[in-house]
Amino acid sequence: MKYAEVAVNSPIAGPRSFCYSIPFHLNCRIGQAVWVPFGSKTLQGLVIELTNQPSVEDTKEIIGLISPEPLLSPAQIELALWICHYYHAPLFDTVSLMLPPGFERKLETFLCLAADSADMPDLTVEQQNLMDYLKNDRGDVNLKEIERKFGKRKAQKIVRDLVQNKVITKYERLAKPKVGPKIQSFLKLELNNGSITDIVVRLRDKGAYKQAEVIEFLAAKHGPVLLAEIKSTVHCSQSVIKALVDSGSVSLDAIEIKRDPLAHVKVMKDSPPVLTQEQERVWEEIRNCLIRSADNKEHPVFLLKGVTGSGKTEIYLKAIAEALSHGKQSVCLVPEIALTPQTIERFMARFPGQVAIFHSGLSLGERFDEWYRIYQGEFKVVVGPRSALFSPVSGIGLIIIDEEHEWTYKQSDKSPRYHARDVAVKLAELTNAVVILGSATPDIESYYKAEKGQYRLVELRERVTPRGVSPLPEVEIVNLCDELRAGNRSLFSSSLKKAIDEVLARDEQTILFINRRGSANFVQCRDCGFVPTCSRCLVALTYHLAENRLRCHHCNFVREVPRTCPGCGGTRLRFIGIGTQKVEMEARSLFKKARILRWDSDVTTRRRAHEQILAKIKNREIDILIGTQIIAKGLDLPQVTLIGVINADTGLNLPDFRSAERTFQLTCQIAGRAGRGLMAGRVIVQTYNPEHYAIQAASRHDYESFYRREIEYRRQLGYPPFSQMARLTYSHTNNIVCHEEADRMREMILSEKAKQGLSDLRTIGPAPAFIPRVRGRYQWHIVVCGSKLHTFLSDIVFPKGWTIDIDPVSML
DNA sequence: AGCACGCCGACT
DNA sequence: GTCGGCGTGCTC
Repeated sequence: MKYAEVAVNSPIAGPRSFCYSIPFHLNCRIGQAVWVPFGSKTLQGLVIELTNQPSVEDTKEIIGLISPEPLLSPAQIELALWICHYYHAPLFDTVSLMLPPGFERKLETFLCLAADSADMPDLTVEQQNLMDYLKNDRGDVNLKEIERKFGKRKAQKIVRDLVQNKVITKYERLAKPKVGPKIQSFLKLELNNGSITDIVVRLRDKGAYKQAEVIEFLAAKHGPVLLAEIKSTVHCSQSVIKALVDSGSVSLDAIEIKRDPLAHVKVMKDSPPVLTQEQERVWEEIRNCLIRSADNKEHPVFLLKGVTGSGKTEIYLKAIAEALSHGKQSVCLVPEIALTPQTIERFMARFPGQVAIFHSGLSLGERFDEWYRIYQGEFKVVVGPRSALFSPVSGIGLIIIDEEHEWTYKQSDKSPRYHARDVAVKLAELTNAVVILGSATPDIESYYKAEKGQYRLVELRERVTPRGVSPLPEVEIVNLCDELRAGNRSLFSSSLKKAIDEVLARDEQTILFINRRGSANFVQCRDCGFVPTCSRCLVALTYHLAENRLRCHHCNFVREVPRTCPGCGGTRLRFIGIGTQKVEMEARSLFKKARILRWDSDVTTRRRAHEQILAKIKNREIDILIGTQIIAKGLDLPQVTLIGVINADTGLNLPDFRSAERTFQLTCQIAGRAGRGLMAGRVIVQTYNPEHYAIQAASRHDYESFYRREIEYRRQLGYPPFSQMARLTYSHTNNIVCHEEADRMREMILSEKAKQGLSDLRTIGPAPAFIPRVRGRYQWHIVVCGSKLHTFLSDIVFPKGWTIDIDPVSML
């Protein structure tokens, strides 16, 4: 007898697998999806191990296979186990990352009348109601429908009793799949039974006019025609088609159509640039490793540090090509926000027909098809956001993470709370792949690892523009405190205003950047200071100019702007804070003749809005572009000569030890965008903290000095990379219960620390989370710093309501 | 989550 | 005595 360890899709399964016996007739392999009995249910599971000895005394049998072939490779299963263990996530959640889109299917319970339901015992009124309902519907009824009609609890009881009395029976049926291959049917003429005219005449004689019409339609089209097209133009039913197919006059073929999200992208001609000396040197080093890794000799992690415009992407493309030449496939992770048509076209031009691209705009069907095309080996290169790491590439030889410092690589909102960069390094270790982490401003922890020799640092210092090698633009810091003292209360300092005027006079373009994080518009009473907040989430409501209403950016609660202050009854309620809309309004009044466009997430949710805006800028239909993060990342606007940062330091005072690092990264990124074209660029950064080391270093494009300062601060306070961090959050509807449970957990952790004799472990908090209440639930968190935290925490029991975030990127 | 088992109060 | 409330524990 053989046994299988199965990851079961049940919320109560947790990190463990369940042991099942394999019936002798099943050819069950590792990585296969199976149906298994679990409690009273039948659930989906994935085989993660085969054994000869069961791990528990009695086992149930696997019911059947879901997939004929394994869906996950052994390396993927090992990776899933690692993620599950390291990040304290349920095993099936981690396995599920790697399964095809739409894999999860549920069984629905149906009710029908029992075969011998004639001799019924006495029924209650409610039981009789349900019986009548079943009889009226004649067919089988979904249990969900009954529950909706009778109420969940009541329905369960009635049904249980009726089933026990053998009046009705219950059975399970697989719900319709959410997605599958797209099949289209085509009709084709078969002229074995004489000419078209003969057939048409014969059909008319029989009185089959609709059939004749279909034949004539097909004859006019010359070739196979979509079944749906015929049905809609000739207005005939399936029976007409069936009659024609049965008589042999036409044939019906079902063809699988691949949904291709890139079908509309026109592939440009690829013209790889000649590498500069510096690029050549870096490329040689990476290339040598790729050649050696092909013989499994070594597989290092490169940290490619290169300023914006230094040619990192070209190195990626060359590395992918090199991997391809050794028969190896590549995965390239890109922040979602940088997945612009520009990026996509560049990859497609270099590797036509070989690139799969994932992005948030794909439909479930498109994802499904992309997954299977990668699975079947049709694509050799996968480009996408963090989840692309789990696509079913076989023979992976190279993993690239562009902008590796981006926090979007950490999945914080749902389990598994994994960091794609760290998972990529683990995956590379399991598959002997080379990793390239690319960034202009590497994550402090990555750079520390490079310094310690764990990663190999390679650098591109020169910026290459159409003018040749060019220096980074000069950055001018404007002290907003001085402006206030001089009586200027506008969003625009006098130097920024002057600079914009000059640029407009020269008929050049300006970008204005707003860091919106933590600085959204809100309403405040000028008399008592009251700020309208969301009663469920306790965060300030954001004012939306366009709809003139207040909106909670956590639960989406909407309310009107109060006319009088609910706190003191006063009428002097004012709008505070800066948003793109406010900057836009002020810019319009200051620069009357300028053509101004606002670009933020509200605008870009529309499909293809990206391209339209880019085109407008390229065609010089815009003088001033106002935007948020979106314009800071990866977008190449060569003719822009001035960049103004309206508020560099809004993120500086957030309660998060990484706030300085983020401010530095963002400011550097924006500054790097200027002057990439033929004209030199200028950058103006407005701030209330002109002396802050993050702002100072960013203005000089000086990563080294920022790093020295930041790493020293981390060392002193024992923050990562000098310790590991975990954030434990407890959520409950009652704030006091929440606080008490958090206190109890802290005690628990400290006593466990004492028991294990650990000295380097410490706790911070508990404290209410930055957003103290979300959707009516209070949140308290404890931060734990130490080493090997994931191992330590696995000894602690976390009751329901706790979430564990290992290596959190944000405390907010 | 859902379904067993089991231990007490209201009723026949 | 018995039906049925929901507290506790388990699911290979």
